[in-house]
Amino acid sequence: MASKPPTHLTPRKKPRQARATVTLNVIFEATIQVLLAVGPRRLTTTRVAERAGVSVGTLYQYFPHKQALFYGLNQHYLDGLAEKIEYACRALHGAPTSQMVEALVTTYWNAKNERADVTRVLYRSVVELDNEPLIEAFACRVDAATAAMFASAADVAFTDLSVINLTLLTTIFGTVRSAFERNLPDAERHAVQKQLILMCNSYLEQVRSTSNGRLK
Amino acid sequence: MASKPPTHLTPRKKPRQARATVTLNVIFEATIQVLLAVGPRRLTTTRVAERAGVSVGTLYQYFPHKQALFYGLNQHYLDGLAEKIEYACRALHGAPTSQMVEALVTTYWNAKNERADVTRVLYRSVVELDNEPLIEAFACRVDAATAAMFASAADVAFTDLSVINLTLLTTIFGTVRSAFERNLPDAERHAVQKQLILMCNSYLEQVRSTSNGRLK
Amino acid sequence: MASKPPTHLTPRKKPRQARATVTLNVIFEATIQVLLAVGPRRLTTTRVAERAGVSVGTLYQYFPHKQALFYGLNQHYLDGLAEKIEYACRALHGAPTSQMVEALVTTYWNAKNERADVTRVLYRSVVELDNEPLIEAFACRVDAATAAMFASAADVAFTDLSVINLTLLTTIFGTVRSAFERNLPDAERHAVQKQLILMCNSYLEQVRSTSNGRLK
Amino acid sequence: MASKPPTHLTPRKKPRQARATVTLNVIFEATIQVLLAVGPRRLTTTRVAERAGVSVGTLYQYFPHKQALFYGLNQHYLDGLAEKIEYACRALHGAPTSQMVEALVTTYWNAKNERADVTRVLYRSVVELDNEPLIEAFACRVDAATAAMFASAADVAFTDLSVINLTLLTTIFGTVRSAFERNLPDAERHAVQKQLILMCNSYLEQVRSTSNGRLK
DNA sequence: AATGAATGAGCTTTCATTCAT
DNA sequence: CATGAATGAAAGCTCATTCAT
Repeated sequence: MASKPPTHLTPRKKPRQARATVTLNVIFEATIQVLLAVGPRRLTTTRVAERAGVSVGTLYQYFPHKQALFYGLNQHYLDGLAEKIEYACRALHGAPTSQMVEALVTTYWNAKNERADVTRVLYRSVVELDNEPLIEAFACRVDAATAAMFASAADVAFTDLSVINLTLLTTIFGTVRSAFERNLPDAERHAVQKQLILMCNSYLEQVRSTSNGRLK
Repeated sequence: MASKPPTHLTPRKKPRQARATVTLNVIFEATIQVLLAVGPRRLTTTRVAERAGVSVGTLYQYFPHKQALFYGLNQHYLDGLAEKIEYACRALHGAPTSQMVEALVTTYWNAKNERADVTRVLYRSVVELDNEPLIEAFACRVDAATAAMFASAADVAFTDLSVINLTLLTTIFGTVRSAFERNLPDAERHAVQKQLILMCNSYLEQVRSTSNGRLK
Repeated sequence: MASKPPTHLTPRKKPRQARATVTLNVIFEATIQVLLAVGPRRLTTTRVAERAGVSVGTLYQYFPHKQALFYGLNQHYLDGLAEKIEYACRALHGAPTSQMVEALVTTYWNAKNERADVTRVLYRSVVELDNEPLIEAFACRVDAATAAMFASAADVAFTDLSVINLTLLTTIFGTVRSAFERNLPDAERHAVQKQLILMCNSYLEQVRSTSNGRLK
Repeated sequence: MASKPPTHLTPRKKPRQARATVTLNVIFEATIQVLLAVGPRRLTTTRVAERAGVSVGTLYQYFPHKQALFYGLNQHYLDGLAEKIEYACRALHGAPTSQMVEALVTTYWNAKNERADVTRVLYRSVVELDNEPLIEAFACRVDAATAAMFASAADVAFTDLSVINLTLLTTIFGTVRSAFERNLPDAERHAVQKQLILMCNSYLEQVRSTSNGRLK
């Protein structure tokens, strides 16, 4: 299963005109609605087009194949998510690490929680495409943002920032996903969210008290 | 112990005879091979049957649908995994928590790592079916095992074991999944594994030093 | 007038455009040809589509199932037949009963005889579907037409028209069917046709001479 | 659709032993039950065997293919029916024609009515096989019986017995079939039955009063 | 003989994609 | 450019029939 070259998976035309952008968003929203309504297996391009109020032909004007549609949707979604994280990171520049961790977890968790059903449905639609490059790009972007943030921490200077950063991100992303996929009840989801912050903080505390970080 | 899936998702006949069990395993293995070779989207029942060296008809004698095949495969896989974890938990009975955490993470990680490609492919095959009940059953089983283990810890008595247990499991399962799905290079994967243990332990340390647990 | 079949057994799209109507007729004709060529058991949607010179996909655009195809064909056929009968009935309005009977039998018999092989094949295609509602609708339509005709008879006023009408129709339809299904040689078929007219007429004569009808 | 040579359609072994005959009847009954339960389209040999309490293998010992099963069933059924008619005909030897007609219609109608659902189901199962030879054989047998009966009539000597006989049989068989297939309510079915007798009798009366028959 | 698991040709149906209008 | 009817490859699934046990 070789990945198709990403060029094939990008919208055919740059949304230079407002009209195109609107249509694009309508299609994305329709895709999500169909995903929610009938699941990824029974999603058909015709159904999406219908829901979007355009013809299949038009859909194919924007996306050369079904995969491109999924790819575009994920990209759209991940771009928005990455932006939120970057924004949060910039806002926390120079803050103490504990605030950073809390903000990071909260931002990510809230973004996912905003439309929890969409989150779940997107997690599952992933199979339909080879989205590793997408995930990787997202990861890199976030990685850079959080690394920069942690490097600016007021209270600690990390000796091995990259490992710590990777660990935190892997843990946070993974935990959130697990919590959503298991469809934990609200109360438990909240509890886990709080504990996750606690856990990350105690981890950083521990790291600081050993050779991997030192007080500034 | 075992999950209670909708009857139509269970193998049609109980493998009473050795022959049937063998065939079942052959089919499972073939499914994984096809999954690895062509991905979930292009997996067809015919292809699986071919690879397994049986006829489609036979495949359908064991699984009434394609979905049942996926369901069965996941069940098979999760049953094996749960068993390993239960075994590890029993072995750690009465040990100090730090050993428990280390054993838990290592067991889980190794189980996944043994056949990393299979792990990845199964994570992705999920789209094809509604496996929430399966996941739930697995989670319950593991939850019970680890809760019992932590309750027996030599060094700490937890006041709010259930939340702590849930947090640990969600974190560990999620982190491992993230690490595998992102296909991290071996070195980084190892590093994260080590850090995860560290993180969990510092979390428990922290918990113990506050109101949620006390030294025995 | 038209039967009210379960929606799922009706052509998917109303033939609004001439093109669609043409295609529909082509498909019906192809179905009959296939029925004649290989029989109902070996009729496949693919074969019908091939014979019709369209793709299977197109066939399924007009008929959501194989059953709907049979249903549609029967409806088409029965509609045509009913029309002919209604026409004949109107033409005989006010005539003497003996002419009515003769016209009714002849019309029906000729309609069936026009394409005797098609008649036979349609009688047999019935197994494939639950066409009782279709038959019922046809029967009602014809019943109304003949009842109106007989009520207008110049020579007799029937006291119990509904029973007599039902008897005549049941007899005529049944006899014709029997004659076709047994594939009687032409000479015998003709003889039976003539005798059937005789029989119906002597029946009406008898009815008139007893309490069920009186001379006008 | 050429008919298979009848030899292929006859039970493989003559039921010389009581056991075999019993099994045969069990299979026939099971076939009818399945026909009633799921219809001809979803009748499978496996289902019939299951219902009959034997294995498919055994079923195939008695009938070399599915068609042979249907063929056998119809033969069995028609044999019984023919016997009843023959018996009635012999009993009416030398009686007046009006009694003959009444007995003939009543016997046939009652035989069909005894298990009306079975009658209906058999009428419809016909499509599954090329049973013209069967029907023909049945027709000949009955034809002979009724012809002999009518020839012995106390009151009339027919000049053209064969046409009259054919007409009567075609009419009676056809009318009964029509009445059953349209699933007429009991009251109407009865009424038609009575009228049919009346009709046949007035037909014979008419025939006698013209050149085709003369008073003895 | 009886059994019933195994077979695989063949069926119905779907749906991504095209292209004449 | 938009449309949506037409396409047909390919999928899931069935079931008559065989044959080793």
